Order: sequence, then structure tokens, then C-alpha cells
Amino acid sequence: MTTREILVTSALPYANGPIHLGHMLEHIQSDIWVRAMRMAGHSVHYVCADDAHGSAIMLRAEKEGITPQALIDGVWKEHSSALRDFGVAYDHYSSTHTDANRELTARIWLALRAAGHTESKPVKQLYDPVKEMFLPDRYIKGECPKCHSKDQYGDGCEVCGTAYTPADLINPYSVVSGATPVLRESEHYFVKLADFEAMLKGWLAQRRDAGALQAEVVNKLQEWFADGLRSWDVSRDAPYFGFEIPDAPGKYFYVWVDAPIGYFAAFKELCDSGRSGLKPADLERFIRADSKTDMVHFIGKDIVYFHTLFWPAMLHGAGLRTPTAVNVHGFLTVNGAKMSKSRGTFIQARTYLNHLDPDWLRYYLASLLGPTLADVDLDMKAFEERVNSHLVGKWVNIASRCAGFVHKFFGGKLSAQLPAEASASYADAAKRLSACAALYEARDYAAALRLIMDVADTANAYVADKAPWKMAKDDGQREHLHVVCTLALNYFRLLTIWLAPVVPSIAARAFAFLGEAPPRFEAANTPRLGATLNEFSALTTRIDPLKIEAMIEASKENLQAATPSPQPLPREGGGAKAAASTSPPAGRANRSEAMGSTSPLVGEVAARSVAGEGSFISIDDFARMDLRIGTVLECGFVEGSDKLLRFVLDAGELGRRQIFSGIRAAYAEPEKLIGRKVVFIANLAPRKMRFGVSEGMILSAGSGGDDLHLLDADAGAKAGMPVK
RNA sequence: GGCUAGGUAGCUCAGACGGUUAGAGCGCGGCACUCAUAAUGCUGAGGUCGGCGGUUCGAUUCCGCCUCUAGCCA
Repeated sequence: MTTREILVTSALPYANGPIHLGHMLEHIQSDIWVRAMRMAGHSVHYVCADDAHGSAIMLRAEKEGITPQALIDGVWKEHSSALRDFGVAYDHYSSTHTDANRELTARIWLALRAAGHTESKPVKQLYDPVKEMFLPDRYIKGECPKCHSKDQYGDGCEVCGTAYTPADLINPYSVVSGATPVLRESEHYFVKLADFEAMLKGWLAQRRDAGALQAEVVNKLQEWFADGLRSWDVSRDAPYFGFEIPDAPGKYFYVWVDAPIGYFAAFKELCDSGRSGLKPADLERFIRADSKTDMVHFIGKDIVYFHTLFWPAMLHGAGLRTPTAVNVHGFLTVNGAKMSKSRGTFIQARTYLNHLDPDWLRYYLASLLGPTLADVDLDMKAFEERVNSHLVGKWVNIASRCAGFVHKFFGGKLSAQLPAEASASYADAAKRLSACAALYEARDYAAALRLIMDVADTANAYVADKAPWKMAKDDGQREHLHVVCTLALNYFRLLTIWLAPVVPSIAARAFAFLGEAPPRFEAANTPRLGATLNEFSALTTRIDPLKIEAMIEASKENLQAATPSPQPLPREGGGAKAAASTSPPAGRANRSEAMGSTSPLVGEVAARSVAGEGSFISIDDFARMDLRIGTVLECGFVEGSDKLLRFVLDAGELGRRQIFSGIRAAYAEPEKLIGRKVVFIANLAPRKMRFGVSEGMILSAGSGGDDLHLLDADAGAKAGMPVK
């Protein structure tokens, strides 16, 4: 086998909402691929990042009274921890709002410009005269010109399905300010896609023939060539949260320009860090036009155009390598329908993790994932049945039913050798499963798992046939019993090796039981003999259906908690396609819902305490609360309020925080509080109040009213210290 | 509206370059076993392969229309 060097990416989640199970489909798919390729012996670098730019981020941060940076930092923490806890092992999880990305974006733009692939021309667009900004289509609402439904978005009517432009709306208004938009002209920058038509056609055909692009994807793209490729508008006018275009003050790169470049930027940071055996010079080795390395993207079917037209065109035009493969998957539905908040099937990654084992979902989704871009359905009943039957009943059961004998009669030791017949049986099973390497590489996980479970059936039938429990009663059968258990446990080990990319945590426990480090696929060719096993304990449990119910309930509660939060903002440029960069379950119905609160406290945790559901939280829930020590710099009454005190805290490395706290009844002399230390929540979503923005909450004990008592800290506690 | 993809057993999916009795897993019924997280083995029932037409000796598989679902339309 030739060892390949591969850079693997997943689409960048938008930093304006939580990671949900729709995202997880993609991250799990790519993570399994990465793990499988590594187990096959390839050198893989696996990166991702938050997509942090655009009008939606800017406006949302403004609404919450914080900087965009503060917003995306908070979301980044949530995203990266949720992915990590699902076992998605990125070598580096970055953000598009980094110096590395700014540099690379400028570099690619300047190269395109120097090669004559850019142009500029005036564009007329609706403008909000109150907010003083140009409005993306989704930020304009009005009456549908066809069916006259009220409050429809500027790009199409959700009632009758008609597509149109914002200028067609009757009585249009700005979602941001409510003002009537006016048409205004501004200079925009473009990439001349037509320059790349021949190159793209050739690239697509070649990638299709190499099996690196699905045929259905290429078919779909033919439409785009039918009318000839138009120039792509890549600039947005200030105010905009993003990177300013070089030599063009007040003009910013459209978020979709720097988003894919973020793949490179994340990899650059990884190279610069010196981790994973990389060094700074490796960046060029991977991205130059004649690179010998591979670059493989995993994306949802909604963002095919960006990755198979714009992205390769930009790269080629800038004299850089194009993607080796773009793997496209479908969307996730739950119980056969779009994810729905009211049905409790809009499930955030964190909500899932609070109730269920991530490997279970990884297994279930993998059992449905093939190389095509078909949608995938998470049917809760099927999920429960399949995990229980396959993982527990078939796979783990093999170890469970033999381990006892080995410990009882053979001191935990496997037989040192196998007779010819048993050896041949093992070799036969190993050979059958060796096909899994190619199936994993082709992303046909469903086929791989069918094969693996087929061998698991063989193993269980073998145990049933030999009936070791009968041999155990006969001292004369000891040696035979030892062989049966050794072969059965080697079947178990064989299955574990091939299942490891899908269920890494359970497999890690299984290897611990087998007394070996997680091996490569090739280790499956040789049975493990003579080794001493560790004590067997349940590697995973059956799914308790009550936990699924609890998860659904918790997801419903998310909705209740989120409802009073500010109007969610759609992402610029048509919401669905961008926001869905990691495939939400559906378009219209979810594009705004998906952007609920990013604050953990406004979300699930608060909801559950209100609902009184369960008296326990996980350590992760607690870890999400950023409790800090603050030193009171200022404290005084708030004019117009008889309950609030206004604090300004020295929060150490976090700077100064203004916090309004409703404890005036208990502290009638606020100036006396100056200088003392308090405990506050630093990552509570900022709240805009009539008197200003409150950036956290100060903790106090008591029942309320005048029975409130600030917490104190010992002398060693310094401002900004985390409280844990 | 245009385009793309899909509609195969209760559930999730394979498959058929048109050809004798359409497959798997799970679930369900029966039997067996008791080592195992009530797990496992054997066995059985269950499908007019979305609808209507056409081509053909013959179509679920090809063609057309319809319908339902999902997505895309820069």
C-alpha cells in the first residue's frame, strides 16, 4: 500500500448557533473516514473551524450588546467542546476570523487580481437608510407579490413558494430597523468565473472519473454551465464583519470567500504549531499547485456549488492546488421528518451528549451512510433497536460470554496457539473483513458494518455450536474449552479492530480489556494468542428508551427557553445555503429556528432547572459555566430603577465588566461594596437593558428581596480567576 | 416555475445491464439453549418493488405522464 498524505476537512459550522445532530452527521462521517484511513496506515491531517463572518454575526452581536469577537469566541467554545465530546478528533479546530486566514485570503485575492480574474462594477441593492447598511435579501421582508402573504422574506415566499427578488416585494421593510429600504448603487468586486469554465469542466469530469466526485453531483452542476458562468460578487459594503479587501477601503470579502480559505488557514495554524509532526513549511507543500498530497472535503449537499465551482476556480486562478475529492452527503431527518423544535427532534449535540453515548449515534448513522448523497433518517425506535441488537447483542456479547471462562479456568490467559481448523476459521473471517478497508475508504460504512455484523453472527453461531458452558462441566474438555474461548475472543478482537473507526470509545475500552493498544487494521490478520486479558466489565450498555424520551423532552424545553429570546437573525445571502453549511435538516422551516440562542444558560440548563427535570447535571454542564472572581471597581444606584445596582468589575484578563444586579434592597449603601470581591458568571449572554448592557451576573445567596448576600472569596483570590 | 435526487417487507436499507420462487438486518410468531448486559442459535410469517400508460414474448428493472418526499436556482 502506498502511504498517502491527506488533509481532510468538514464544512465550517456557522458561528451563530449551536451544533445540532444535522451537523454531527457530517463530522461523524468525516471523523470515521479519518480514523479508518489512519488505521490503514495513511498520514492524515484533520481540520475544521467556525465560520465566523457575515452580517448575521455582526447584527446579532450588536443586538446582544457585545463585540462580534466576544460572540464568536463564546460560540467557538461550545462548538469545539461539543465536537470533541462526540469523539470527533480534529487536529485543529480554528475560526475564520484569524490572522492566518486574513493573510491567506489576501494572498489568494491578490493573486487572482494580478492574473486578471477580478473586476469591479456598480451594483444596485436595497439599502436601509436608518441603519445605514445594505440589506441582504433575507433581511428584507414584505408582502408576496403573488399570493399577498404578509411578512415574507426577500428571496421567496414561504406560503406559495414563489421565488423573487426583494425589489418585487410589496411594502418592503428592513428586518433590522423596520425602515422602508431604498435602492442605492455601490461598487462591487467580482471574480470572473467565466475565465474558469473550461478548467472547471475538465476538473469535474476528471474528478468524477476518478471516483472523487459523485456522479449525481456532477450531473447537478451541468445546469450551471448551461447559461454560462456569471461573475461572482465577492464584496460587501461596510458595515460588515469580515476581512477588508486590500486596496478597497470600506469593502469587505463576502463570507463565502474566506470560509473555504479557512481550511487552509486552520491547517496553517496546525503547521505553525509544530504539532502532528508538521512544520511551517508544510503548508506550501500541501497547497501548491503541484502538491503530491491529497485534500479531501466533506460537505452537505446544500453547499456543493461553493466547493465544486467557486472554490476550485479561486484556487486554480491563484495558482494553487484544487481539491482531490469533495464528498457530499445528504441531510439528516429525525423520525422521518425535518427536525422540529415543537416535536423535540431539533436536537442539539450537547443535549444528546447529556443523555446518550456518542458512539451509539456514530454507529447508527454509520450504518445508514453510503457513498451517495441520500438523506439519512434518525428513527429513534430503529436507533434503539439497532444499537441494542448489534452493539450489545452481537458484538460485545461475544466477549461477555467468553471472558468468564477464561478468567475462571485459565487465569485470564488466552491459549498460546490454535489448532489448524480454528486458525483457518479465523483467517477466513479476517479475510472477509479485510474488504472493509476499501469500503471505509469509499465511505460505504453501511456496507462495511453489514459485513462486520455478518461475521459477528458467525462468531455467535460458533459459540452456540461449541457450547463452552457444557465443556466447562467436563474436566476432560479443558483444552478444547480454551481453544473455543480463544477463537471466540479473537473474533471479538477482529470485529473490534474493524469497528474502531465508528465507535472509538467503546473500542478503546475493548482494547483495554484485550490488553493491547488500539492497533492498525493490519493487526487483524494475526490472532492474538497467549496474551493475558484484563477483567471484563460492560463495554457499553443497552439504550434505555427513557433516556431517548428525556432527550426529546429536553429538546422541547430548549424551544420554550429560546422563544422569548431576541428575534433570531438569518444569515446573509439566502440563509439556508449558508447557515446550512453543515446541513440542517431543512430549508425554510429551520433556517431561522436554527439560529437560536448560543448561550448555554438561556438554553438547556436554565430550561431544565425551570422545568425541574432531573436533579443532576453532568460535569460538562458545570464546565460550561465560566464563573470568575471580580473586584468591584464601581457600584451605585441606577436612576429609574428601584431594584438594580450597577456594578463595574475588574475581571482580570477579561477586562472590565458592567453588570446590573437586582440586589438594591439588600445593599442600600452600594459605595461600600467597592473594593470587595464577588463571584460572577462571565459567559452569561449579555443582556441589553434600558440602562445599558449587562455583561454577566453576580452570584448571591438568599431568597430574594432584602434576603440576599454576596459571596466572598479568601484573600488569595484575584480578579479574573476562574471559580471551579 | 425550472432542475436534481429519491419513493422496494412493520422499521432502516441492499439489489435487479428486463427473464424461473425480489434480498439483508432489526422488529414480530414458534422451537432450542442458558455461558452472556432477557443476550444467542434454529425456524416461520410478512412485499401486486409509489400510481397510470407504453415498448417487449416477458418490466419491479427501459420510456412517458402523474403523484409524494427532499434539495438547489449564484
